[in-house]
Amino acid sequence: MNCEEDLKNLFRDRAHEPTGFKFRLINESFAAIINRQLKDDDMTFSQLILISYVWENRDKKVTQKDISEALHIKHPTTIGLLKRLEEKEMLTVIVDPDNRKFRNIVLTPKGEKYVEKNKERKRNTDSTLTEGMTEEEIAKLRELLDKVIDNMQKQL
Amino acid sequence: MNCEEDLKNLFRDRAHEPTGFKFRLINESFAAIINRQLKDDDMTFSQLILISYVWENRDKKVTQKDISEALHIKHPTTIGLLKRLEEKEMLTVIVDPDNRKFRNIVLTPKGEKYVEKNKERKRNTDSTLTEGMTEEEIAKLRELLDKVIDNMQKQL
DNA sequence: TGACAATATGTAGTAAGCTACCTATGATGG
DNA sequence: CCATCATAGGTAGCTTACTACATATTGTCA
Repeated sequence: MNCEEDLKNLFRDRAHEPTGFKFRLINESFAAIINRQLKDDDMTFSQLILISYVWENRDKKVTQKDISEALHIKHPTTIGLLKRLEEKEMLTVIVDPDNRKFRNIVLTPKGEKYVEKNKERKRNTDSTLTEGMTEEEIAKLRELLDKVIDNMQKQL
Repeated sequence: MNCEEDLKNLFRDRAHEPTGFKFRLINESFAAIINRQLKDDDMTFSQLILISYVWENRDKKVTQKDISEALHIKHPTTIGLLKRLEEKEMLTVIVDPDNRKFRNIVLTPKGEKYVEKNKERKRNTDSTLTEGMTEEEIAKLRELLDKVIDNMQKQL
């Protein structure tokens, strides 16, 4: 098979690829890129998302349930992430003295510094997704993604 | 906090959500929807993708490496999927007699029937992603997704 | 007030992804 | 022809996601 044919196949496959497969590919690649960047810090994409959420809400009480809902993950997943982040001393899990049903999640100084240090990098990495697109295209993409998200939420 | 404020917050959050997070949300929701449908068959999204690929290429020899490359997964992941699919008797893994370095993946009659039975459903499920969009919007979305995929591949 | 309902969190086990390392087979060059 | 390299596949152990079930705490109402 020659080069020209390879190219033709590449484009043919792209056009017929299910949209769901494209999303899967983008998500996995993006996570892989971030995880590679975070590896030196012994951190992961999901862990960064979690501590960033806690940081954004550091003025309020944040429970495990809050995190699960905001990140759209189930609570056993949250518990696993918290366990590993607590081992790394990025945060502490504290039984709420007002209501012992709740656990309040609080960043350690180390965790706070980490989030602050990485805010800029996070933005930059996100923009690699839309590199080479016009502002208009980016806006259109985000609008269409929101429509897709609405469709998914209807099904769930 | 009243209802109006909740709504405002919903939209504010949507607008500020990183694009990478949107992709993650779509991918996870979509996989969850498919997995729920496939649960009665004791099958999963990833497993269906794999046997569909083998079915599409049933006229050629298909190795583990072929599958890993086509599905953009690493070979230990492929081995795990094959192991579970072989237990369910959807396919068999055969040492290539011409070159014992290779394993040829062949669907069983049960596996072939399963893929054929699910082709229609697969298409329908994929189209739930873009429900309520015009043909033009769908085309635009797929075009933009391909741009994102190109960006990801440059980074990897 | 004491049983029950509701809610938040915890545990066990599985799937699917990964990296790092190991083994088997075949290809190749001195 | 044999040592070495390249390639395909295998294993171990990790993370992140899930479901199903269990426990703990609080709220409620007869």
